[in-house]
Amino acid sequence: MARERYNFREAEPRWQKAWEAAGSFEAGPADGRPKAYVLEMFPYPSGRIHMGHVRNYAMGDLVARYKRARGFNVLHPMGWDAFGLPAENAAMAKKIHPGQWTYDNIATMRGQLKTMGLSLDWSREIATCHPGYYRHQQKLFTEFMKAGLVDRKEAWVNWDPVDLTVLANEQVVDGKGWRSGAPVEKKKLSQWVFRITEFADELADALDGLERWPDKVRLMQKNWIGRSEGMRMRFALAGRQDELEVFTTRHDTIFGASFMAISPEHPLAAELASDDPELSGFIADCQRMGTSEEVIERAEKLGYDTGLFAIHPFDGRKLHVYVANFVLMEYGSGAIFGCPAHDQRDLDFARKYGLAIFPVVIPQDADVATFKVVDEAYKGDGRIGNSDFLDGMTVEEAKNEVATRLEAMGRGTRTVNYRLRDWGVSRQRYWGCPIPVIHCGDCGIVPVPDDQLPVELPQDVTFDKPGNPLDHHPTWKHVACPSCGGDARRDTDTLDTFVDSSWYFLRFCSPRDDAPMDKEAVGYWMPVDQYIGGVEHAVLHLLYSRFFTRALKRCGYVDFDEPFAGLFTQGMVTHETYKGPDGIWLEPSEVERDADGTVRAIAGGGAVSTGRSEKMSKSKKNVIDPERIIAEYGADTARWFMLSDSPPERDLEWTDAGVAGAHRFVQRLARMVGDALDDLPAPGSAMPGEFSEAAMTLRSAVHKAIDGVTGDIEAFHFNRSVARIHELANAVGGFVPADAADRWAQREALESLVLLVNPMMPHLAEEMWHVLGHAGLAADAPWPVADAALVVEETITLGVQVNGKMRAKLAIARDASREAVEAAALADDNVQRAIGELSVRKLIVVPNKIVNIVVG
RNA sequence: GCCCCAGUGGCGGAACUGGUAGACGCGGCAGACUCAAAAUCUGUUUCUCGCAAGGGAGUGGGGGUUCGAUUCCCUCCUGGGGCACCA
Repeated sequence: MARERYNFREAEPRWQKAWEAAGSFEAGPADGRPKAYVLEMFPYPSGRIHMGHVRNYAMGDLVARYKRARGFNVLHPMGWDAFGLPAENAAMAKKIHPGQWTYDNIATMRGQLKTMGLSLDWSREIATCHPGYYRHQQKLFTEFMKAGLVDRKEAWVNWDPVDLTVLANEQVVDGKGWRSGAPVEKKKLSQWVFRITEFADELADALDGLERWPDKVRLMQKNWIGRSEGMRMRFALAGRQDELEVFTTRHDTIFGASFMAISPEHPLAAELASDDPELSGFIADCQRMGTSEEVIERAEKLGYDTGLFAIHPFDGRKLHVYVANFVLMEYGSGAIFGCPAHDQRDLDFARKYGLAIFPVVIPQDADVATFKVVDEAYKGDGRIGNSDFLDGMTVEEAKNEVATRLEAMGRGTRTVNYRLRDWGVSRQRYWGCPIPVIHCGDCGIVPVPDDQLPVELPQDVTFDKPGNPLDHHPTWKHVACPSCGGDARRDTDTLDTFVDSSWYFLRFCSPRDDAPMDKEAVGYWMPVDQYIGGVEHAVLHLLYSRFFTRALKRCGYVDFDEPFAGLFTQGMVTHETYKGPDGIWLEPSEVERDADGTVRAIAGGGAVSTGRSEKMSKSKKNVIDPERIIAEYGADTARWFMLSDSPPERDLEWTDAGVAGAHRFVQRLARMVGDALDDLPAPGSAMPGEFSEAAMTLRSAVHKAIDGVTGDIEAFHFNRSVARIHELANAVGGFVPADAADRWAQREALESLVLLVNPMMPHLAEEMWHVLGHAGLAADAPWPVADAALVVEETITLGVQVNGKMRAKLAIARDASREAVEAAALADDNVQRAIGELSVRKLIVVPNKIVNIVVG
């Protein structure tokens, strides 16, 4: 009998209130259950939630609710990554305080998230811009200082000329600032760094143990850390007391050296430039050159002959020392020996300046006497030649020999070099965590003592001039030195916001504790069992958090190394893009599709060109507002669609048809339960002793679905879970009960369906659970268990191939004997026709899979 | 340039360690219900030859291993991502 349509507008808020009233999702203390810490990357409060958030939290909530149903004590918290530049930009544009802007946004977004019906423990909510959070971060900073993990470095930094702040290497994307997009300049500044390089080896090695991380992310981190084994060699300089140190991984090619090159930022270059105007002009030119891809691609190798000579350690040759634009100060020692025959850059340089090219690695099939390198450096393997005592050795043997000899001579050491740099954390910004340090003329650098924490941000700041408002503030920076009481000055820089997100997952374990974290709570909940977020954080946030955890371990706060045991990186939500006749981007709501598929603008009817589906972005106007979707279709529909169409790790294309389909399924499930209701036995009725064949078929479908969905959720194949639930719904929908036992099976099927759907569409599940006569919450119901006997089919369909071509399908008992299978296969008419006059050469039977008859 | 990943119907995608390619959804087509429409339900839907039974082709291209390849190997093409003057 027909029931009313399921009214999600009324039901969703009702169940949200029911969960809240029951405190269903507040994580309790350790009880007998195993724990599961499920976390999605916390959002930046930019203003409103977007579809990426919806996808992220739909997945996280699925995992959290599933784990709860499986009997885990679940921690599933939410917070706000609330410091950052957009708040200051808003302050400038709208004359509103960054704090005000941020807290307003948090209120809006919290409200939006609550309409999604997520199983979050809101009692643990934190915001990184709150002094109750950042005071602990300041404490940790001073602890890191004590532990020698913080350095103050005068260094060449990446300077964003638009945001007027320093950027970490990780924040320079293609030579441009990751936020402003402005070409990054080089600037020498004194700033605070975290000594992440001290952990480079460990951070790289431990990646192998992160088995539940995507290989891709592990590889990206590994490449980012960029370990390379080589040696540091010191060359004597003719006529000088000091030496020139270079880093190389190709010491086997030492006899191929024909010049030396140092970076324009090398101290020796600076020294020589002081009385050489031409050289200082050359250095200035180099620094003006950008670091973007295009510039580097086109840039010519340029050098300046300093007139100095380095002495070859083995044959005493004098090698010209150049200042060269392609040598990086930040890598190795900022100096190289040039071996043109075996390095393309060195070769380009040598050809430009007419320097000698000595091949010293000879390919297997080439002859030492005739092998020449002309346009292309030889980077392959071979035997060493033209190299005195190294002649005839392999590359590896030669490396060893050179290293051993140089070490004996005191001219070199074997070493490991990393691409990874220390993490510069000073930012010349207002809306961040103040660095708890005071500069005193007499005492030097003094950390702010614990009893003076937090160093709070002043409220009365102005944003009317460029640069750092904290520095402009009339009084804030002037303080008494905690050590001598004299006049001193606060550090006016704030911490990179990536520091805020490097430990928030620890704070969630004891969010209101007086200390940064409670060791017992952290010990119980950590590590995060399942972390979910976008790949864009593969190196930045995830690497910093791994470092931070190790640093905290050194300071005695935690006793583990890795914060995230399981990581899942979800794909983006994309949408088709539309461009109107005038070349202007149009919103999806501004276009319509004709019956024949052509797209035109609603206003004016002009032809619209459709672009490929891309990540939703305001600039391309291909954005769908989740709030509108939830209002129109409900949270369950939005969540179901997010999980349906694509594998979670891949991009998901948002389509109106897809959402409409998801919504139809919501209504169909509700209708199915309503229609069956009147004839069902009471909940918990005893299982009948016997079932009809139809009932057994249904029960088998039910238990296979339970088994399959469970496996798919565990493996993060949510789209397959969805497909299986559809299959089950089809089976239940097509079932017509004839007797009481059938109706028992029907209830079993409907209840299983509700419980399987519960982690994905929790409101609908609660509603149906209630309609089915249960007093408790579906959120508290245990996960259904598959009966193994019903999962396995008695009769299977076996394919029969003749010479690898499928010719017939046999219905046969599972685990039938080989003889029976062979006989049945050969008895088939189609098989006989395919064999024809030919004779059977071989008969392959793969039990329960396939039969292949080879004839000839 | 180096390193990864992906390529399957009209579309999104299934196919676990080599074993019945196309599950499930979207869209299409046909039908039922209806005065009609919407909604819903049923059937059908890789291409191709055939009335049918049945045959042929088919997982980006080419080659290989195998009784058997979407799956493994080589090679090329296309798309995406990461790194990049890293010595």
